[in-house]
Amino acid sequence: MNMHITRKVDYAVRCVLFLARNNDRISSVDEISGEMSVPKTFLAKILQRLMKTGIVNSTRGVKGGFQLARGPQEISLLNVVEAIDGAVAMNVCAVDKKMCGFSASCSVHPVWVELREDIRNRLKRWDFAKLAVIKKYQRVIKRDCH
Amino acid sequence: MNMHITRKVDYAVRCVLFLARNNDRISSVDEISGEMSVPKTFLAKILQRLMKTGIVNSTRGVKGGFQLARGPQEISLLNVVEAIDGAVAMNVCAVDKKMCGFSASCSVHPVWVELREDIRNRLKRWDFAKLAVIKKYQRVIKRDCH
DNA sequence: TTTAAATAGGACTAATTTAGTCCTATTTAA
DNA sequence: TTAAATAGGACTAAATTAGTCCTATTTAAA
Ligand code: FES
Ligand code: FES
Repeated sequence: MNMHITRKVDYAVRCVLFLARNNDRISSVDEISGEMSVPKTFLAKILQRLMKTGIVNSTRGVKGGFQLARGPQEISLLNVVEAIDGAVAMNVCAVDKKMCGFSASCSVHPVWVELREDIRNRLKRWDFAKLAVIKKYQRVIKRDCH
Repeated sequence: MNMHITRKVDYAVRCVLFLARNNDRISSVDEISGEMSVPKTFLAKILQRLMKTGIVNSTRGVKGGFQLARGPQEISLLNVVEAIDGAVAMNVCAVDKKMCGFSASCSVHPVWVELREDIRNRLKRWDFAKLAVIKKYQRVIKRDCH
C-alpha cells in the first residue's frame, strides 16, 4: 500500500486552493507557480488536466489564465484527487488483472473495497470553500511530518 | 496521492493470512510461495521483514520455516502494512521536508492528518483471525476491480 | 496588423521507487 | 557430513513519477 500524496496531487490541491482564494479574477500559470513555488511547465500540465476534468476554466491569449469552473463549495478534494490520479482504488486486482474475477479465493478483497470507500468519503467531505477559510496550521510540526 | 497496494504489501498480507490458516505447524517459504504464486526469493525478503518486526517467528535449518509470532487475533492489517511500508502517512511534508515546520501556510495539512487516522483506524480494526474466517469473495467482480 | 503574453499539447528525459534476482553464509535435522 | 532450510547483502530491471522542451494557437493591446 503506497500511502503518499504525489507532488502532482499536492500541487493540484494547493493550486485549486489558491484559485479558490482568488476567485474574483483570472490567475496565470506564472502567477500561481510563483506564489506556490511549483515548476511552471509542470503546473501548466496539471492545470490542463484540471481543465479537461472541468474543475477550472481557461482563457487563452494575453491576460489569459485560469479560474474555477464552479463555486469552491462545489469542488471536493476527491474531485481534484481523482482528476489528477484517476479513480481512487486500492484493489490488489489492479496489480494483476488475472487474479480478479477468475479467483474466488481472495478474502482480503472486501477489506480494500471498504477502505476505499472510507477514503473517498473523507475526501468527498472536504470542499474548497471549507479549505479556503481553514485556520492556517500554526503549530510547528517537526516529528510527525517528515 | 498514490492509492495502490504494492505487491509487497499484497504478498505480505496474503502470506500472513496463509500462516494464520495453518498456524498449527511451520510453513516453509517454498510452500507458501508455491501456494500463493509469489516469487520465492522475493517472498523470502518479505518474511524476513515480518520476522524483524515481530509478526512471524522463523526456524532455521532443515524442517525450518515460519509461523505467526502471536495469535492471529493479535495481528492487525495495520501491523502488517506498517511492517512492510513503514508508517502510514500521507503528508505532503514527506515530499519536501523544508515546507513543513518552517511554513505555517499549509491549510491542507490537517486534512491529510485526519485522513491518515481514518486509514489507520480502519486497518487496525481488521485482524487476521477475522480475515481467516471471512467468507471467500464469491461474486465475480469485473469492472470495479481492474 | 503586428507583437507579445498567454494557454495547448506532444514528445522527450531524469530521478526515484518498485519489484524483483543472485549469491554466499549460516543453521540444523537426519 | 550432507541437504534442506533461513539470513542477508549487493545487484538489476521495470515501472512510475516528476519533470523539461519545443512548437502551435489564441488574443488583447500597441
Ligand atoms: S481478488 Fe480483488 S482484491 Fe483480491
Ligand atoms: S505543511 Fe504539512 S501537509 Fe502541508
